[in-house]
Formats: sequence, structure tokens, C-alpha cells
Amino acid sequence: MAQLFVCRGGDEMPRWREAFAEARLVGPGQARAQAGTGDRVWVMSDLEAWPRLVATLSQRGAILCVLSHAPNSLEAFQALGAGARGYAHALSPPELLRQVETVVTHQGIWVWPELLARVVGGAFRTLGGEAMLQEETLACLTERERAVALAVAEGLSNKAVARRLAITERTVKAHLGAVFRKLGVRDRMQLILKLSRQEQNAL
Amino acid sequence: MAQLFVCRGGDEMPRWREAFAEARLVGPGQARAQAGTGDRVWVMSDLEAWPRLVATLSQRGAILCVLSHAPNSLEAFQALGAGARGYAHALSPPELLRQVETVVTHQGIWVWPELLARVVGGAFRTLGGEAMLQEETLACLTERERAVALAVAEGLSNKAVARRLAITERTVKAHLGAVFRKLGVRDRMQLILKLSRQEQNAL
DNA sequence: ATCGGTATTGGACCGATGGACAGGGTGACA
DNA sequence: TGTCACCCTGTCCATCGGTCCAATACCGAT
Repeated sequence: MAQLFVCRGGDEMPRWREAFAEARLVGPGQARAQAGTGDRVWVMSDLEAWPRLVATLSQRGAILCVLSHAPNSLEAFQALGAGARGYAHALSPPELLRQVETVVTHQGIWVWPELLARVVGGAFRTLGGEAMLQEETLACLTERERAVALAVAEGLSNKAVARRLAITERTVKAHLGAVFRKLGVRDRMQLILKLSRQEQNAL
Repeated sequence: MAQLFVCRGGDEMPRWREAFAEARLVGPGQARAQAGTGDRVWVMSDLEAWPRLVATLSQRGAILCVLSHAPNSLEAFQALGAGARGYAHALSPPELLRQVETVVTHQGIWVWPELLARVVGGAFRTLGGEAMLQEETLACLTERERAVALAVAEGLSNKAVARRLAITERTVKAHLGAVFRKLGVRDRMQLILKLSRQEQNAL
């Protein structure tokens, strides 16, 4: 689980040393040669072809963070799109770098706070139109049917659904029958699969 | 620094208790009254007007995570747009919930991995985490038990599984019983949920 | 006022499911 | 040789799940 800072040879980076005593400063070539699964790799965005390097190491299982001297939303998207999990200012204080590391090693995403709002907003615009499949499938259900379907999708039994909705188990069966008919599924198992794999199908 | 789970009154959520012993289950009204700066608040997306609640508490300084039983991109960005820092499946295992908490308390963003993959364009991989999760659940099964479990995860009935594996339905039941016991699930529905989540993560 | 959709509940039926018994057969290992 | 884990099978039984037959009530539309 090495800690690598990828930058041009001439850079001196005391903050990184201060943040991670065991870190090593390497060039792009060394990074390609050394980085492997689980390694934390910090890449400067002023390197030539940094997105390519990020993508390569990311697919190899390394955890990538991109550091920029002039953070902007376009670059942030490039970084995340290439597989980076973090995007921060290159001059971030050591405490912040350690915080970023904590986040990314726990499967989180860390984005330069000033950019976060714009990043989220931009992604929302790009995805807003295409991710409505679930909307479609649940829209044809009545309020009660939808409630029953979602409860069943949690793995609850008919009896448990009845308790939650304060109705009879018999009524649950009635609604569930309507759900099966409308969604074209045979039983609750296929319903669970349908609802829990919406995103997969939407691809 | 309270830990609040906002859900409907009737919900029983042993996973949350398991993840955070000190957590409290509250209704939307209590959440509005109690949540303050630094509190971790987990909001179910099947509550009415959850985005409004998230926005309110987020602006008040609370750390918001949205949990959904049927995660999708649109809802994810609604959550992030409203100020949530985390978006995960409501049935996420306790370890995952704790991981999410670690990330969000360090100013990170945690998004349901397969949604994240769509956001950043597919280059994203969760090699470490997903591989370990797969290990945990399927490694403890024997070859035959795994085959039965995966067939059931497709929605096949015991009889269909028996035909596919060229064994008796009774044998399928026997293996399935062992699978339930080893994975700690009550019935095939919960097994489907457990396994279908992993298949999605394996994307 | 009648018609259609929705929500609710009842009874009955039957297949599917899961657990609790109880075995037999195999190969690995001490 | 005995033990152990795995794989396969059987019977019995309580429960669950899904569909058939109904019925009552509310509400909006025609």
C-alpha cells in the first residue's frame, strides 16, 4: 500500500512530505511501473497526459487523487471520468490531504469543496433525462400498489407488509396481484429482481 | 454529535442498530426538531418530501445521507443536489454504513458505487471493496451451495434449480437451507437482495 | 345516476417453500 | 479404521404465496 506523488522532477512538495511521511515522489514513468492495487497515487494535473496516467493506474486497482494548482469543474470531471476518486487543490494543507486520503480509501469521493456544487449540478444535467426508467415502471401503479411493491422489494413477507401498512394480509395479496399484472412479472422474486436491477437495465 | 435515522414509525431496521449502537430512530418531525450541526442524519428516500427535509437539515449544518430501497441516478442527484453527502442502498450491510459515515464525516461524498460508475463514465472500478465483499458472502459456501444460491438469485424456483443442476428438488432445499444458515438470511427473498447487490457491485 | 377505478376484506384452493426429522454414498485425512 | 465434510435423497408438516371466487365502500367522470 505505497503512497506515491507523481510530479515533474523539479517540484519540491514539503506539504506532501508533511502529510505522509512514508510517501515517495516519483515521475510518471516510475508511477506506471510501480503503482498497483491499493496504492494511493496523487497526480498533478499539470503533467502531460495526466488523464491517461490516471485511467491506467485506476484500472490497475490503484486509488487515484488529482491535485491541481487551478481547480476547475472541467478538470474535475476529467479526473473523475478517468477514474480518480479525489480532486483537490495542489496546495491543500497536510490535514486536508490526510482527510482526502481517509475519504478515498473508504470508497468515497472527495472533490474540492468550491467545485462540488457545480460538479453535482453538471452531472445532474447530463443524467437527468436518461434515468427515468424506474419512474416509468412505478408510475403505472397506484399509491397503495407502489407502497406494497417497495415493501416487497425490501424482502418483507406479506404479513410484514400488512403490519407496516396497517392492512390485512389479504389486501396485500390483492395489491400485489395487481402489481404483478401491471409490471408483467410472475411472482415477488421477479419483482425484487426488476426493482433492484433498474439501473442495470437502464444501461 | 447525534446519530439519527429518519424513517417511518413502523420500520424495523436491525442493520442500523448493528452499525451504530448509539443511533436513534426518529420520525421526520423529530429530526427537524433535534438535528443540528455535526449530527449524522440518515434519511429514507421513501419518506414524503425527503428532499426538503434533507435541504433543511443540511443548511443547518447536519451531515445528511440518503438511503434508498431502489437506488437510481435521478434520486441520487436529487439527494446530492439537496445537500446530502451520501447516497446508498437502504439494505447496505453495517460495515458499509460505517464506511459511508467515515467518508461523509471527512467532507467526502459517498455514492452507491454502480451509480458512481455511470457518473464518471465507466472507468471506475471498486476492486478492493467489492472483491472483499464477494469473498465474505460466497467464499463460505461449498461449490454446490454456490451454484444453488446463484440459480435462486436469478429468480428460479426450487424445481427449476433442480432441473438445471440435475438433482432432486429435495437436494436443492437442503443446499438452500445451508446457504440460508451460512449467509444469515431468512428466506430466498433476502438471499436475492444480498446477491443482487453484489452482482451490481461487480459491474 | 350509472359506470369505472381504487381500496379494502373475506373464503377457499393448491403449489411452493422451509424446517425437522433420518438416512446413504463419496473422498480426504489422521 | 474412524472421522469428517460434502453431496444426494427421502418423508412429514406447518407456513407462505398466488390465484380463483366473491363483497362493500369511496370517488370522479359521463
